[in-house]
Amino acid sequence: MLSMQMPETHVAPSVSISAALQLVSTEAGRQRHSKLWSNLRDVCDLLHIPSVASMMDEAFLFQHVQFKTGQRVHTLGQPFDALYIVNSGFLKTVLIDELGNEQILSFPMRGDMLGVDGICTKQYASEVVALSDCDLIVLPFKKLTTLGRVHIELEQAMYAVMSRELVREQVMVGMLGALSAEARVARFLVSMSEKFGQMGYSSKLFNLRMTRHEIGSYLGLTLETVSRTLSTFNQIGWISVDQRMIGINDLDALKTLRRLPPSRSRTKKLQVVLDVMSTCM
Amino acid sequence: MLSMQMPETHVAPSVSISAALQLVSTEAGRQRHSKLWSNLRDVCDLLHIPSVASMMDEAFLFQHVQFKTGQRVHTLGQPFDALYIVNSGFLKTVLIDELGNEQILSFPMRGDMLGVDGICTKQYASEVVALSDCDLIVLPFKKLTTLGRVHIELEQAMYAVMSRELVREQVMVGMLGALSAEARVARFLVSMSEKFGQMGYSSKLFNLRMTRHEIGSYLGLTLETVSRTLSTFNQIGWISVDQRMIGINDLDALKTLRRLPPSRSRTKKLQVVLDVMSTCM
DNA sequence: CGAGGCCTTGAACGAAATCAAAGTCAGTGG
DNA sequence: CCACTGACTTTGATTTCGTTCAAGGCCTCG
Repeated sequence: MLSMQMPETHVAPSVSISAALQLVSTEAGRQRHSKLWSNLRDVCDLLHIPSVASMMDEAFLFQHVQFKTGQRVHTLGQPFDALYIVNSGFLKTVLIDELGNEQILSFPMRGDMLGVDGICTKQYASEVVALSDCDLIVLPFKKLTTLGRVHIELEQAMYAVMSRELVREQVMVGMLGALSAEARVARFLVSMSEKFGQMGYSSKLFNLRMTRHEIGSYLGLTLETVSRTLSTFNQIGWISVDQRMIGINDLDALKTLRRLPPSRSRTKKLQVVLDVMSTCM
Repeated sequence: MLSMQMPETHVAPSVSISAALQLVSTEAGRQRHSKLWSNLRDVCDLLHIPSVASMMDEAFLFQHVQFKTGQRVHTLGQPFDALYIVNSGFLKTVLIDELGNEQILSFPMRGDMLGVDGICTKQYASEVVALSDCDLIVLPFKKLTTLGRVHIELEQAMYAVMSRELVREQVMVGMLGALSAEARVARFLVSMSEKFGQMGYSSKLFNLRMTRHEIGSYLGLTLETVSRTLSTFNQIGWISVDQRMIGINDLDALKTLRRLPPSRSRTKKLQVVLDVMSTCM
C-alpha cells in the first residue's frame, strides 16, 4: 500500500536538504527515491525556522516516506501518531462530513505541515491525498515533543507552526465569508503564485495540479464558476490559461481585486475593461 | 481603560472555580469583582483537561482581568505576550482586513481560549471585544511554556487546545464552503445550544448576546437573511424567537437540516411543512 | 479509434443580497 | 410621564450573482 522503506543504514546527519533532490536509484527494480532520513536541522530549514547550533549535532533522524499520486497519507478517523512535513510534491487535505460530502481545506506543498488536526482527539480529523508523487518527512509526535523539551527553539517552532496554521484557516474563513467568486479566484491565484515563488519555482508560470472541481471545493464555488472566472481573467489579460498551466500577467490587478464595490458598478467596470480591450484590437 | 487590579495578597490556591462566581465587593466604589487569581488546577478544569495531582501543590497563580461590555481584550497588531481563558462573559473575535472590513470569527465564552493566533508572528492577528462584562484569566505565554516543561500533561493540553481550535476553524470553513443559509443558521443555533448546555445553563432557552449583523458576519450572510431565517424557523415551530432570546423546540430538526436537496424540492418541502401547520390550526 | 475524465460555454433558474420602509426597544431628557 | 433619539430588527420588493442544467470540445490512454 505505501511505498515505505526502512533501511538499517542511516544516512549521515550532515546531509543537507539540497541533496534531497538528488535522486538515487536502488537495486530494487530501478525505483527512484530521494534520501530516506532527515535530521532536525533539515526539518527546521523546511519550516523556515532558524535552526540553532545545538541541533547540528543531534543524532535524532526523521524517516522519509513516499506516496504515489492518489495515495492517502492518512484517512479520517485513523489513529494519530505523527505529523508530516512535505519535502516535495503536491497534496490536498479533505474534510468529510457525516454524509460523505467532501470539502477541500488546503493544497499543501513543500514546507507545509500535515496532521495537526489529529492532536486533540488522537484521530486525524481530515484526509490527506497526494496530487502528485510526494516525499514526506514523518515526525512521530511523541519524539517531537520530547525533543522540544531539550531544544526550546523547536518547541517554540511547533507552537508557531500550529499558530500559523490557525491564522491560515482564519484568513480562509474571512475569504469564504466576505469575498465574491472573482475575488476568491484572484486571491487563490495570488497565493499559489507566492507559494511557487517561495519554493524557488517561477511565480509567473506554474502548473496547478488540481482539477477545477477541487479548486471550486476549496473556494466554496462550483467548477463552472471557477472555469468562467479564469476565462474572464484570461480575456482581460490578467492571466494566461492553458489547461492547468497558469501564466500571471498582472499580479497587481489580481491582488487589488477585493470585495467588489456593492454590485452593479462592478459589472460595468469589467465591461469597460472589456470594451477598452476590444477597441485596441 | 482596563479595570485591572493587582493586589499584593494572593488568593489561596485551593480556592475552587465554583467560588469564582461568588462576587465580592471591594471598598473602591462598590465595584463588584470575581476572584482575582486562579491556580493551575482551575485553569485545567476550565479547559476540560484532567488535572493531575502534581499540579495541586503548584504555587503558580494566574491573574484575572475584567473587561466591561465593548472593551477590547487585545487589538490587531498588538504585541503578543499572553493567552486568555474566558472565565465568564461573552465575547467576539474579529478579523479585520486591509480595508477595515470586519469578519467575525468566533463568539468565545466560558472555557474558550483566546490569543492563539498571536503566537506565530508575536502579534495578535485579530481583535477580541467583550459583548458583556467579562472575567478572563491571563496566561503569560512564557510562563505557560515553562510550566509545560514541568507538567507534561499541561504541555500536551496546550497542543490539544490549539489543535482543537484548528479543527473548529476547519469545520467553519466546511460550513461556509458548502452549506445553505438555512443550514448555517440551524447549525449556529445547535452549537450555541450545546455551548450553553456545557456551561450549565439551559440548552433550550438562552440569550444570544450578539446582533443579527454579528451573526451574519460570522455565518457569511447578511443580517436580513439571518433575521428571515430565524423567522422561518419560528413559523414552523422549530424555535421560538423573542428578540435575542431563543427557545429551542426541535433540536433534531435543526441538527438534521444539512445541505438542502439541490433546490426546488426544498422550497416545496418547507411549503408542505407550513401547509401542514396551517391545516392544524 | 473510442471511452472517459476534464474543461468550457450558454441559457435559465433560484438563493441570497440589496434596497427600502416600517416597527420595536432602551435610554435620555424635558 | 412621555416624547424623542438612535440602534437594532422585521418584512417586502427587486436585483443579481452564482448555481444548475445541458451540450459540445479537448485531451489521455487503452
